[in-house]
Amino acid sequence: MPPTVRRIPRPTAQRLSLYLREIQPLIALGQQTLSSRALGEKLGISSAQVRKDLAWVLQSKQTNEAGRSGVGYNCVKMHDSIRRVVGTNRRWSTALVGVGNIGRALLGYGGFVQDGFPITVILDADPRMAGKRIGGLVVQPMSALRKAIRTHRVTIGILAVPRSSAQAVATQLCDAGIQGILNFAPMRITVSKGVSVTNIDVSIALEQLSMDVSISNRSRLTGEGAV
Amino acid sequence: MPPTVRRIPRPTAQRLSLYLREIQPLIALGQQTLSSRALGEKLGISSAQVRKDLAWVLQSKQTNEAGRSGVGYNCVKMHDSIRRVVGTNRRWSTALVGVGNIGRALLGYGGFVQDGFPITVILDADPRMAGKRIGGLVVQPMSALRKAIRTHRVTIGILAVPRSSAQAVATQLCDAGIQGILNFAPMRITVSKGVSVTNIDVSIALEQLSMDVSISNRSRLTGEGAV
DNA sequence: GAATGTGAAAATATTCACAGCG
DNA sequence: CGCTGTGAATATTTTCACATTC
Repeated sequence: MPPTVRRIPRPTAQRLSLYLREIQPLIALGQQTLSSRALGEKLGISSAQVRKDLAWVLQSKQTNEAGRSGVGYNCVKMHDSIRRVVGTNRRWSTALVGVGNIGRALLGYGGFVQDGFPITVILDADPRMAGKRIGGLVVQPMSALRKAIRTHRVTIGILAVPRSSAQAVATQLCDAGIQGILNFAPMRITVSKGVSVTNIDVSIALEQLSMDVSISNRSRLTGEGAV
Repeated sequence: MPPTVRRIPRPTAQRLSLYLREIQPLIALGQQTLSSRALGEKLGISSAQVRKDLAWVLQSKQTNEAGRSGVGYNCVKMHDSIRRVVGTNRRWSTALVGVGNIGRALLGYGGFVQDGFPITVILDADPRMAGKRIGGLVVQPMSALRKAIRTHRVTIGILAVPRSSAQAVATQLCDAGIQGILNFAPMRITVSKGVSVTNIDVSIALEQLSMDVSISNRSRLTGEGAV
């Protein structure tokens, strides 16, 4: 066994999604190639960084020579390779739990299906919601959770319930064999071993923003040139 | 001038918000002190890391000795100190642009006011929405943007509009003198120099999650013990 | 000339480990 | 003792710089 197979660095993984966002419209426009410099400039990232990142996704398939010296990267090949690593080359069935405002906003945004994350099951704790049809799907009662997840081969749960029930639902999802949870509840949830969690927390995002603004204000005062 | 005043590291800044989340309920429970170890364990972070992070927020005010050897940190003092750095000790007036599903979800969640980010202005491009009262505030037309932001001393704009109008609205916000934008549109927006942007993009979050799940699956196969 | 791919160097971030306090 | 605060040691990430390819 070679020393260790070095996993993809977290910062790289985060940038890969950004790269996809930039490449997609270029492909739609018919652009053939894109240089690391050009891609980096759009995102405020150095060209060397972009090349290092891409090395992670291109090295896997050695025949895939998306990058050519003096030319740049083939947009389509690069896009495909990144998608393979990100996982959006295949479909991840998702189950939406909670059809409040957040849930409805997610259903209203059709982009997920296109991005590889179709919502195939909708559940809600409110008995009055059960049976209602929203966006082509019938809302299931919570009692149907386990079976629905199994039969639809759902791998990702989208947790859009109030804070008070978030942990209980998360546990149910884990017990039903989910592999990942996208958590909109403004709290840390505890999950079974092997289950991944990504949080979307508006308050935390606002706090991050307020720190950035404070720093930006401070350096404006002291005259330091912030990027 | 001392070498350079070293800004707070990005990873530290991100963790500070998490610390606040953990400390808050403990204070409500009346807990007096908390050790770096205990705090770290809740979040899967080493105690040394927690102490280093807290050094950043406690050093500023030298009289504030929240941490005591053999005892731990005083919850209330620690909480206050972190809030001062994060910026939630003061109020950041925000303007919500777009009262679609996302906008309504944000209005429905009252937590922001408590967290220091009260929504004081609501705007929408749809003329039929203008004048309507939602959550105690009257929806303003876009033509009122500049004036409303100035008179209400709004520092942060919350962009909850469709992708197609996101850039235009972002530009308007910048022109009106906003300092930060929380962007819900699934695209990169370009802003004036000095304006900070934080993105909340569900597709990107899902992609991140799918990578985590893929990696988790892979190491389950190879038997590597992932955290 | 233009751009990739990549070792080596520099910068950042995390962990170790321990002196010193309460 | 238990726990903080912090230098020193590691580990990770980013940038540099350049040989190499088209």
